[in-house]
Amino acid sequence: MSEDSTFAVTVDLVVLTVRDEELSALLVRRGVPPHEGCWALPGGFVHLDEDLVDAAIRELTEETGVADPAGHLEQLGSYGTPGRDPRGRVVTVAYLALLPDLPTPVAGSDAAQAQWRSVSELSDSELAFDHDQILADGVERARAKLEYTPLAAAFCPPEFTIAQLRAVYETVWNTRLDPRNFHRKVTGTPGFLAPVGRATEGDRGRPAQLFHRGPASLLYPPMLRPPTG
Amino acid sequence: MSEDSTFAVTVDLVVLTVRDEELSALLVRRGVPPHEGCWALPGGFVHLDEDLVDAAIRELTEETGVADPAGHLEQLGSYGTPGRDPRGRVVTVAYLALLPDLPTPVAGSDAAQAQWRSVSELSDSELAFDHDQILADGVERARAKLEYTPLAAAFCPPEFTIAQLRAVYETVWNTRLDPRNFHRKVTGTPGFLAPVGRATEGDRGRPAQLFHRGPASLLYPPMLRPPTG
DNA sequence: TGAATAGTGTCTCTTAGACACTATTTA
DNA sequence: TAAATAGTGTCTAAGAGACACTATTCA
Repeated sequence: MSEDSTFAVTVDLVVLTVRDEELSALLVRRGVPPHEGCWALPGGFVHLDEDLVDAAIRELTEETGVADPAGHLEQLGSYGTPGRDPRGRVVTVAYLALLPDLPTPVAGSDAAQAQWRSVSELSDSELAFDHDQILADGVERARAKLEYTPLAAAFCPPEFTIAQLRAVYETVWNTRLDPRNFHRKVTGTPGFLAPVGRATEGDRGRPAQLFHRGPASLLYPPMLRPPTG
Repeated sequence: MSEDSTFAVTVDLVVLTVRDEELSALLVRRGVPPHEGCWALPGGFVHLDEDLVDAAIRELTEETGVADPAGHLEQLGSYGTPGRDPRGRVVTVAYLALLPDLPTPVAGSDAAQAQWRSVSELSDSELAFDHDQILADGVERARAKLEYTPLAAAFCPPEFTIAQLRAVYETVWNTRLDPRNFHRKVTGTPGFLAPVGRATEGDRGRPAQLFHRGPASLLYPPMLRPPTG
């Protein structure tokens, strides 16, 4: 082996969900130094015989108590600037998870506390290490991916209505979309949605058809965000 | 430090250019085991006090002899499956570089040989380690990014014509684009191109206006690839 | 019945794509 | 002059956005 191998490798997770009209991230309060008492992204050291994505799944399960429901997990990027961790040279591989709003979300084992926090209400430099930057990158990735993939459905339960899907777009993009044009658009994009054949019951108003995720992995044509400004 | 820190961290580079109507990648022939004699992506170990992107820039300079001309460099992703390197647990952070076709490209120091290879003519499993996968991911990233960023210009010299830019799109996407519609499209997208004010000389046909990269970092509306199939 | 939400129809404006045409150079 | 390449104009079809209207439920 090379003499350069004095690195530690961790995974950190940007876990996003939509709840109460807010895009929210799962944060944990650190119980040990460094940054003891600070909020941070969930994560931990990669085991020596463990694949990176498996480490991310393990941490996700440990922190949320769920074994990957109908969500989405992808690699976000790596952060390894010298000095980002006072304990030594630590390279972290960040993962982005998109989950439906969970009934009983946070059931951590390691973390002293874990909590959903609204992304828009987090101030800069509130998180430990460089986790502000990682979170911001994850949020931007999620926003961009809603445009050209069907990943908005990853924020929804397995069966969802078009209004629920629209609420995801509106929350993540912090914008308003015309319900009627949105309906035409998503039902007209091949592979985006697969009809369940049933409708909601018991709500106010006309019942809505239920859908699950369609087979498409890319949207064509994409759902472009309204230009900002 | 944690007892998990028996990792080595490397950077590997997917260096792409457009030359002779082909999307080409810079490959080096390995001079030492493992995979001695095989073609591989340029790369090497990250120094202990060195930022990841600086390691990538250093390797790029060492292998190409150029200190980042007018190109583009971004992180592609990390690959760390146990067993991907027989020497031990090695996590590599891959970077994607897009460069103009260089006059005197390959002037490696480490590598026994270095060479531009057409991406389409590379067979599967021709590269060492998991570099086939990394290269494929880099090519797909480049193809996708031409749609919604002005990065096609990174494949061009500092001053270029619209026909050169179109040739980049056609080569990377392996498709044909209507020259007249392409011209209208790129000149009509704000921030994509900045006119130099001069024209080419000495070619056949009417001289073409020269442009350099505009200030935009995102194209709106995007340049969508024609749907395949 | 009215309020509320789901879903369709229609119009307009913008853009993509096809392609005729003009402009400016070299041979 | 012809050949070649650059660049514009125009038509058509498709999609986005605005918004009137119909449909189906609960209170």
